[in-house]
Amino acid sequence: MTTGENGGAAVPARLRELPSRLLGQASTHAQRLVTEALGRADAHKWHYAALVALEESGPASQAALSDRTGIHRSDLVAVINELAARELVERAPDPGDRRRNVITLTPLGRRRLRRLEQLLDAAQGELLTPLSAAEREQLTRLLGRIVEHHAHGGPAMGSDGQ
Amino acid sequence: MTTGENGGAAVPARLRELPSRLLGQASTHAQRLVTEALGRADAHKWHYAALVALEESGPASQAALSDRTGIHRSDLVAVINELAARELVERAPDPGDRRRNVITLTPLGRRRLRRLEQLLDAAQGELLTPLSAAEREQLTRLLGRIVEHHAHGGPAMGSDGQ
DNA sequence: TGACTAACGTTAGTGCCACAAACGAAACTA
DNA sequence: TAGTTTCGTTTGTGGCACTAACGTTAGTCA
Repeated sequence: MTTGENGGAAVPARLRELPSRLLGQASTHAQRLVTEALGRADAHKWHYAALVALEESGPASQAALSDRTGIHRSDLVAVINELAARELVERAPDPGDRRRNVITLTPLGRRRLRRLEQLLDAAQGELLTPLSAAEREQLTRLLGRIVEHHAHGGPAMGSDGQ
Repeated sequence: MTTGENGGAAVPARLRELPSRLLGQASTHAQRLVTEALGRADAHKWHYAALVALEESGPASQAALSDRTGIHRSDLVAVINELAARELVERAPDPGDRRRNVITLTPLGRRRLRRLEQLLDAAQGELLTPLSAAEREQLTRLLGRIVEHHAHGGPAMGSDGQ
């Protein structure tokens, strides 16, 4: 074997069953899977979030996009830069409020979004392989309740990945 | 309100229900809670993992500890340093194999572990507040299956937190 | 016995991510 | 008009998972 002196891993049950630890490990695997999947298409998790928000709610300022995606203002700048460089999005000054930029989804961006959705769905499938459809939905609901509960107030609405 | 121009957050459902994203956000909250809780006692998530492994399986080499805790070899060095500085653990060369160090839990370390367990339990409780006992157990089982499934083979066994 | 291979602990460094701080410009507000 | 707030932006920080490399020590086996 590669490491220790005994047989299997022998991770203590107190560690194995610790919810926060399980969340961390599952999240690590999840982020790796989606990063790899989207990376093959030269995309990033945040790209998908921004494109989805734009398709869902139409053109928006960067501040509004930050709200809808959870991407931090200071990180969103680079994301829009990259999307604009790929012509998936257009950044134009807002004539009605010259502090703002209006970000608009291009037709190319919409087609791109379709592709990213496929890649992302595949990654979710791979992530949730060991779970049945009912279990997947249950997991999603349980996680959703936790996230929603802690989202109110805390400094973190997290620009977490996909 | 603090940001955008419309009412609530209005996060698209496609983002809100994405399992990998939910995992990431839940994990972020979880890590923050346990880091804060343990931080109040001048401790770190990894400290707990190492102490638990030592109590569970007795004295061990750093390599064995790395296996049992999931903490990377290169990070474990600093963890043992800190635990040894607090006299919660003793690091001694292994007479039978001079490449190895034998890490031993001290009585003080064992008492410390009791305290950290309390803090950690409280943090888990806070994290899982919106869930019933049955739901907590279900979440743990579902996450455990995912983690176990992806743990076999991948480069990541993750030195994830608690 | 000696050469090779592998495991050990350790150091240093990488890339990603969530986030804070501060700034000029523009817009509201009193 | 003065003061405050929002906007986009730049810069920096701390934590985490992980890789690479190195000297030391142990096994392997020609």
